[in-house]
Amino acid sequence: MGRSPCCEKAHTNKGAWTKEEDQRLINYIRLHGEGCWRTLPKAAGLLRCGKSCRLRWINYLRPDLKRGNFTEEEDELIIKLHSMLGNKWSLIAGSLPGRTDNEIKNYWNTHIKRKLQSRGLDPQTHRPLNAAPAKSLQLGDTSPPSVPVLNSPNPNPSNSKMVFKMELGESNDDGNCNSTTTEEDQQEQHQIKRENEMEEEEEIDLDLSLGLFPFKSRASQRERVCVCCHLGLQSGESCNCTRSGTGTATAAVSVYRLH
DNA sequence: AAATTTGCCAACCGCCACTAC
DNA sequence: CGTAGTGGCGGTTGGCAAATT
Repeated sequence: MGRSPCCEKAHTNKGAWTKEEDQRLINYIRLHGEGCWRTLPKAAGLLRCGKSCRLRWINYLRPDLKRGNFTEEEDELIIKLHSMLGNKWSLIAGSLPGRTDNEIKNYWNTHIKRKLQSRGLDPQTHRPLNAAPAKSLQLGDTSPPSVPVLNSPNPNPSNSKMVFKMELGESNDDGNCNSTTTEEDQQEQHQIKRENEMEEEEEIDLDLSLGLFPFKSRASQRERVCVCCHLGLQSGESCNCTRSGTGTATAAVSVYRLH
């Protein structure tokens, strides 16, 4: 049972790519473009799994890749995006032209985690390390983010900016009541509930800057992820995504602000 | 100088989403 | 509607180089 493997494993190379393999892959994609990854290895004369070819191309051979160290601006952008998107490396990478999700993920794990820890922040929640645990804002999460407000560093909000609106749902982590709840706790919860009810009348504006980047994934087969839709936007509210599959840009979230 | 530890990053693996049939 | 095929994503691993003992 189970799914068949993505490719024939018996006669495929594994491990580090040789220069010759790289050259074959580059030559093939230059001639034929990025097509069907499954059939590419055979067509290109490579003894590699299609997935492996795709990964090698996307993470290492693509001509538009930016090499070299991350800048301070990139660091801060990654931190901001991670605080709102979590480990959605591909979405984060969409905001950093020339950087790959794998690169950002590695960089996060090796550098930024430590950087945040040295600032006394929890890398996962972006909250102070000694603070009570709380949920960070994740995709699809309709509860108010627990992270501190991030102010937009962009002094010129007029450029390519949309305001994202999320309707507030009642925060309900697991629905379990604590049987040892005291009267004070209950009063506090009641107070919180009232505040939430009041807030439900309002909306959170997520102030997101959108950058436009050409994308060359399987546009004919599948549209790129629209961050608006991914964040649970009501269709047609602020998102211009037509979901037609012929779009020419992928949204790049850079900043948000809570009002 | 040799052995061991640590850090980095390319690559792999398994799962999921999406599409075509 | 169900299933198979495919691409994409995120977590993890393995190997190499640098640093340390």
